[in-house]
Amino acid sequence: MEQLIQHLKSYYPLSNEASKALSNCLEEKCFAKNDYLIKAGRVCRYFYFMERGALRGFYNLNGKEITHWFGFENTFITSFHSYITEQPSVENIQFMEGSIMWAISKKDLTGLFDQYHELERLVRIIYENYYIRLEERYVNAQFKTAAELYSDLMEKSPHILERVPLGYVSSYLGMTQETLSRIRKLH
Amino acid sequence: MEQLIQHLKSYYPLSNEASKALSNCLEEKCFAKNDYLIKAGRVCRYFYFMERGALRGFYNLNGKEITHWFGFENTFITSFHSYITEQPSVENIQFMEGSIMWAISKKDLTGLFDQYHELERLVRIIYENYYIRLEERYVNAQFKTAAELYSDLMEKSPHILERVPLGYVSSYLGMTQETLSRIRKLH
DNA sequence: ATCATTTTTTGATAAATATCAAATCGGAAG
DNA sequence: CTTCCGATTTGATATTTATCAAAAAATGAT
Repeated sequence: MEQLIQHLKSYYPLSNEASKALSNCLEEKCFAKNDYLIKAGRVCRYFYFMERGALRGFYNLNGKEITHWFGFENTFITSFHSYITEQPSVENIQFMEGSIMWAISKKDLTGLFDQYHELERLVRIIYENYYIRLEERYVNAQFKTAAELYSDLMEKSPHILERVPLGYVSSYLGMTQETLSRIRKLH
Repeated sequence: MEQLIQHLKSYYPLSNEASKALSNCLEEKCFAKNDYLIKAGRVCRYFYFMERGALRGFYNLNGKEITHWFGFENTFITSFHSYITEQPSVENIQFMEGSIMWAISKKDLTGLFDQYHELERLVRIIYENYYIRLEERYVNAQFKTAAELYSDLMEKSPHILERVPLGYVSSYLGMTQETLSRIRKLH
């Protein structure tokens, strides 16, 4: 929990009062490798912080699993589309390692927004940061070659290559496993 | 201006007081076709609402212009990365039609957040919506074929095809102009 | 309407990546 | 240590898309 609070403060200072109120709404949850945080078809009503572990988001397309993002420690996790729209999730979120998560319900979090303007500001700022990251990933994904995507990943997120099976990484980069394997051989 | 206020209210109800305070910070700006809203290398310190018109965001990659998004009426516009980080913009934003914009400075907008919690909430909700859209675009762009991307665009955003030169559309879809032309011929 | 310019299409070929099949590697369980 | 199973690599080929060049069509200015 302390880790989460510290992480939040890296975005925006937080009063003791607000962080205490937040703490009261947080629930710790532990998961084993291969457990699901969210399954497609179900509505996700929680916002999570990952204290430790690794997971992937994936969905099914023509019978294939498409892994489109990863989550690691010190990141916020949810099936965002489902969380916001309260529609069934199209994606699955599955743990790739045993993990420790902190959960808050949407109801509690929006309740806290009413009470503590600063918490809503914090989330607004977090959204800004996550939006920028997604935008950057988007531009990279669409306009770079397979080899460039791989070397960018090596440079910017080597932890992904160390902790994630190649089959998931290749999907994340939008190429087949064979292509990734061949690119990797050429350094 | 009324159009903007109505648009905001489609996201979250707005008190008269807050909307009046907001109105006082807004400035109307008109632009001609081919004008630039933002040029790469300059910091973007404004958040815009497009009342009428059309524009594109693009950047240079190996001497080529990559158009990666479009903006039309009733959307919010800024060079988001630059606006948030206050670093020079990597993208250019250029009008494709004569346009009417409403501008608010970052300074004024964050000042309004301090005074009116509800305005910060509104923006938080707008961010959520824009995040979801970007996520959807991302997943589509990465995992669909050129033909699928085109037919999706036909179905979901036909106005783009009607108002934007093919060269920009092809870039937006992540393919060459020739490929788009060939796909189009097959309906 | 006519000319000049830009946009779009068409054709031939090359490059990148996917697909399918099989071989190899590496770690876990007995 | 051996066996098994899933992960990764390798090979051969097919498909998709890019590239380069030129023709055709559309657009705007006179």
